[in-house]
Amino acid sequence: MARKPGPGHNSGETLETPTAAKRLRSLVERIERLEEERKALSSDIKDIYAEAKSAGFDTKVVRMLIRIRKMDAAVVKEQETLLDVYKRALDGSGSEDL
Amino acid sequence: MARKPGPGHNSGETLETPTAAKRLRSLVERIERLEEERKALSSDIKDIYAEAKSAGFDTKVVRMLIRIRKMDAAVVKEQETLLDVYKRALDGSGSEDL
Amino acid sequence: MARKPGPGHNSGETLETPTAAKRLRSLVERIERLEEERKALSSDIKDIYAEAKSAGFDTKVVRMLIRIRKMDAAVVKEQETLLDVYKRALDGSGSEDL
Amino acid sequence: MARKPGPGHNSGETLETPTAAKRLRSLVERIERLEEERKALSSDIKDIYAEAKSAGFDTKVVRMLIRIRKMDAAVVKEQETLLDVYKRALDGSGSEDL
DNA sequence: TCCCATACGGACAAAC
DNA sequence: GTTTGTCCGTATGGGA
Repeated sequence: MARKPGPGHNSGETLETPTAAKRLRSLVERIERLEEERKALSSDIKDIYAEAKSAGFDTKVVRMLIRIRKMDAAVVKEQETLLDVYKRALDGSGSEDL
Repeated sequence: MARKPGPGHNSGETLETPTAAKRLRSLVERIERLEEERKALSSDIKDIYAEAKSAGFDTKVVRMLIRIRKMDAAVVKEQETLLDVYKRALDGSGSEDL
Repeated sequence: MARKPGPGHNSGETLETPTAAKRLRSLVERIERLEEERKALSSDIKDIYAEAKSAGFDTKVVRMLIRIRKMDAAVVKEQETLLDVYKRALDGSGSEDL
Repeated sequence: MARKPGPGHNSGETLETPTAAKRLRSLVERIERLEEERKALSSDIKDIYAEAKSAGFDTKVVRMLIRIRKMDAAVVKEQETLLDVYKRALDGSGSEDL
């Protein structure tokens, strides 16, 4: 068997293959594109905080509100998951081991 | 004199005013919406890294490539700015007007 | 078993132990000492900028020069690291030992 | 009168003069040197925090301690300044308006 | 002199 | 758990 260039590399192609380079380039560009969009969103968020500030709101408080809401949402989700577990347990209680 | 809610707060409205609460709610929701979108983008980026990995690329290397490209772009941009400064200085040395 | 002050804290000693207090004090003082030195350096840098200014140089340009040089160095360093990674990959492709 | 290259520039020398370039180079290198030292100090500080952490101290608390000590020092200094003001006022109370 | 922009360090969160 | 990246607040310097 021919030596492979590294562990798990490139599905059997050598790294220097033109198609690999092309593929890599494509991946990099897609990532860069998404990062740009993400950055733009961050900028938008920043703008809204600025807007909130000019409206007289304390941005620190606003951030805290959002953080709390996020935690609340997580709690609710946890509870729902727990409910699901219970429901599955009850549904399966006749035929399942658990 | 009526108690003010804080320095420069809310354009003269008390913080507890219904319209203020409504405004705040709107701001919070807009921010949360954007944060969700941003999170989705992060997830997409993560997916691409996973894709790159299964294509045999070392994600560490990919990250490094992207970082270098970013830094390069920044350097070029800075240099252009510097050139602009020089050009302005030269232009200004011939005519006092600017 | 005696109550422990916290997870992994202080190698089994209680936080209130004299030796712990002494150790803490030593750490704090070392940090404060280094911070002072750092502050002094910042002050020196500031002085040089002032000197540059009185020598007729535009400090903004000087700062930009330094920034560009820093970024350039960083790029070079990153690229060298990347080359190292490639070299290792190539070396590794001939011999499994490393 | 000969045109000067800019406002207050370079003590009458044109910016492109070899000695000016040399001077600039020297300034930049001195600054870079100091910045390196400063960076090294920051690194040392970081190391100490790591050391504190392995000794079981909460770095967050350590930072807070240092911050408080700094504030205390500032307060003491303020008080001393205030005392000076009082002392001066008393000394001058026979001949000064205030 | 005051305001604005930039740079630094610290805190926090995410990725590995 | 360690390290890296992002974000926020603050300190510093330049310009009006």
